[in-house]
Amino acid sequence: MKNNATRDKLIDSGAQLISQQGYNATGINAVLKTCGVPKGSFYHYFSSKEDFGLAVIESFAASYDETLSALLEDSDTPPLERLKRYFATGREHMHECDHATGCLIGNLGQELSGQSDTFRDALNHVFQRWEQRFVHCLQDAQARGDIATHTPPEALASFILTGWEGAILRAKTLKSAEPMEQFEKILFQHVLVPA
Amino acid sequence: MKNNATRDKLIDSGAQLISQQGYNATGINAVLKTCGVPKGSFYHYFSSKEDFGLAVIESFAASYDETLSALLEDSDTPPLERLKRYFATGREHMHECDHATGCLIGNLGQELSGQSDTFRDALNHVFQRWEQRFVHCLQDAQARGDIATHTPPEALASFILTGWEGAILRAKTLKSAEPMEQFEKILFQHVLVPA
DNA sequence: ATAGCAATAGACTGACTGGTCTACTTTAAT
DNA sequence: ATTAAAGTAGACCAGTCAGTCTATTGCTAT
Repeated sequence: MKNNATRDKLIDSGAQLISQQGYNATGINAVLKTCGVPKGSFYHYFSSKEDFGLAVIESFAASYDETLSALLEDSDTPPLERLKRYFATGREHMHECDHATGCLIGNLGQELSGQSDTFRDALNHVFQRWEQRFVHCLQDAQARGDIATHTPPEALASFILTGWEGAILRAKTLKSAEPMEQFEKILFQHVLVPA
Repeated sequence: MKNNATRDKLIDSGAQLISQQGYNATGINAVLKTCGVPKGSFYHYFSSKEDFGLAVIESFAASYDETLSALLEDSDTPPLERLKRYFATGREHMHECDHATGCLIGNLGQELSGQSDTFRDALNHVFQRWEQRFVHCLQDAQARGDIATHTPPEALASFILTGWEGAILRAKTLKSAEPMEQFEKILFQHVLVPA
């Protein structure tokens, strides 16, 4: 059995704690305590803390990908409007977590990229998948003539993801979503404009 | 005696290890070992690991501020050219550390903002100081008519710092400076343009 | 009914954590 | 020369870390 309730509980608690405190600062015992699962079960489902961490990333990425798909590939909405909704959702999340959590993938990317190539690869793939979603949305926008075509959508997608992650980081240290608003404003004012 | 060679050795080793592995993953014993200082000395100069961490941040910020000032306030060079040199220096650093270290302040901001308000405040101030340097440089550019004046320099500065930090993060997970180049390119193509 | 495996349960281990403690050495002031 | 303080030195502490081990329970197929 792979899809067990216990396994899911571990992953959920892990995602929550790791989001709040980071990977290194989150002990296995703390995860166990918050979801009331004994250690035996943990090492039944996961071979190591790293294995567990990767599972948390996978699970988060899968569930987030659905959200992203629903937001960015909703063909009933103009592409730039979809992007704005995506940003709005991100800002909402930021408020909900009191500007403390931010983006799990971004956090781990910062914390673990220099520490473990396995983690770096996993996180990089998640980023690339997200970027791809942006690319499609931007292609739609270019096809409709909503934005200029002289910059390739891949470049724009990289720029947007990059800037957004940076804005989230800055919002955390500032404890305010203002940098996220600032980023969005200038992005739509200067970058995502018609030819 | 505040300015002791031993204290400096501790801070230097600490900055190096924390840059590579992060704060939580860097043990005091590891710092001690890399610079050959006994534990007694450590707790003679610093009251705790947190106190030490704050000293590392302070020391880094002070030395980096000099670099930043030299690059961004060099009135012999056109302001946009100064910015380009700043970005080039950042990319160089990224290559030197094999895309593993990135920006110490950004790293710690991500790792510790949700964990400790003391750290968050310290890091936030460093960011704000940097942002101020950008503001001055952008004001020069606006005064010369190199860029449009309809967006306040504070907003542009926030956008640039934010985007640059995000690009560094992305460069770490990608193990390539490409996102940094991408960011710079689009920034100068779309945002930092004359009226 | 029972054999066999999946899963639960938590005591336990050695290594390591940040931090304390006492002893010793050096330096500077008198 | 004497004394006090600054600094060096590292053994040591309680607590925590990731991970192991054995014992037991629950389920399922025969």
